[in-house]
Amino acid sequence: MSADAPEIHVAVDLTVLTLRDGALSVLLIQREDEPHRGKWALPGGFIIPGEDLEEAAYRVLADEASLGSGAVHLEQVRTFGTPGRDPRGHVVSVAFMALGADLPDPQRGDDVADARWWALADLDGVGLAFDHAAVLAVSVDRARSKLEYTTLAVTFLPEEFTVSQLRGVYESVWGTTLDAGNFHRKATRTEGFLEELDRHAAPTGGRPARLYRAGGGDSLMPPLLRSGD
Amino acid sequence: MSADAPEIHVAVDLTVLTLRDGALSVLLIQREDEPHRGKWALPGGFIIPGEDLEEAAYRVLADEASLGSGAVHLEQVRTFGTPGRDPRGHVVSVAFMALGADLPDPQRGDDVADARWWALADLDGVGLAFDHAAVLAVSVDRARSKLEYTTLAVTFLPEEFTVSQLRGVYESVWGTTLDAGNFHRKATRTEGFLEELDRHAAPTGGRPARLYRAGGGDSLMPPLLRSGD
DNA sequence: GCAATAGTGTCTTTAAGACATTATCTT
DNA sequence: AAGATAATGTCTTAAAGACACTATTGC
Repeated sequence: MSADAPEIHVAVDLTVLTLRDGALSVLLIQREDEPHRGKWALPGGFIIPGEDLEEAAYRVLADEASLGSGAVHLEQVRTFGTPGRDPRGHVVSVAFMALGADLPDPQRGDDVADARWWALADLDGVGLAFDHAAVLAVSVDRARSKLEYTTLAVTFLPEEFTVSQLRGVYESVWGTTLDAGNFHRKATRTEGFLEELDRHAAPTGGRPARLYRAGGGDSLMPPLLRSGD
Repeated sequence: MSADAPEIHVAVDLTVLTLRDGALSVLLIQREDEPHRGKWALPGGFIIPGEDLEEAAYRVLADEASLGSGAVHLEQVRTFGTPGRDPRGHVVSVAFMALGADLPDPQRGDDVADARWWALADLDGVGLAFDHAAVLAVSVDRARSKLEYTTLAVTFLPEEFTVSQLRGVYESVWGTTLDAGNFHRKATRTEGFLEELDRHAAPTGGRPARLYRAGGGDSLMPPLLRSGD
């Protein structure tokens, strides 16, 4: 590799998703500096030489979202590298999605004017910085489709949860309603999805729901399909 | 972005897959230069400033595999960026998979001592350069799993093909055998998968098979699952 | 005719979806 | 008791898998 190496820079961008009041929501930061000063953007930053991609993602998560690594499930989505996507130069950005359970309101970090959760439904008129609208769309699509054939839904819940809460995750993320009885049967009988506990949640006006935690499995076989879509 | 920007370099690595004599096979090049001189490796190369990721992948495909862009289906798989994966420095590599129908034997390209197709089954004792064994494994896994829920299998076939040939793709890639009758029913009745033609293939010792070409669809709904796996 | 490959039909089993029913809590 | 939520059961329908059967070629 020569010294006059290409001036290409590598960054990570994070789509941090959680459920707030039953709405799928993403963490955005308001940019304090140019370019796109004042615009809302996904948290992100340049890679430091010697740093792994996941390491950089966790660093950004801590710096700009004040979230520790234990709080989220982190997964690479796709890499965006079209020239011109960043006016500062040729920036190749590795997009990650981070899913977490009821994450706290962010602290304001460096180079950040503001930071807050946005329900996806409220983002319609908001023009995001860079190509972050596309990055966000791809990441949300990925999350939605991975709910079908993996156990990823549990990452939106605390360690112990009820089947109703799990169903609520699917309903919120997919924007559908699911039959409670059929969902219960499917979720509890799919091997590796749920581990049954001996305790029940505090009742909320009805029969108390049994508590579960995530089973060992990663994949849902057969998948849990959204019907029409 | 400052002038003393991080010395990180961006590359693409390609897992080019095809079926040769019914065996899923990958195109490897033998390195002519250090590091890993003499070892077999995935075709790859550094991004040129101002170049898109897909553009770089097609350039590598043309330079090192003498394959035109029309010949393959190209798709991004994952980005590998662990420091130390390349002894020359911190190299972040975007892995692509390229699938094609019965691709020709490669011409020898620049910086390449040799280039040839390897059946995956023959690669057991072969130590690949860099982390290319992992890159290859992830890409092959991705291809195998995408056959289930997308129409990707047709990219391994010429424009016009028979249902038997399509079944052969699944059997070769998955290493299974499928019931011919059930597969025929499933393939022909899944909307968007196949477009029926009015012609038949030349008989090969039995009833001539009807020709099909790829339908418009991308996703297989419901998916075509490999049973046990 | 026979062998070979293509394609259809039938039966069984599995699982999804609709929806009724029972269980267990709060008020 | 009434109302609410949890969980199970029943019935119907759709689709997969096993496998028998028919169709069309070459020899």
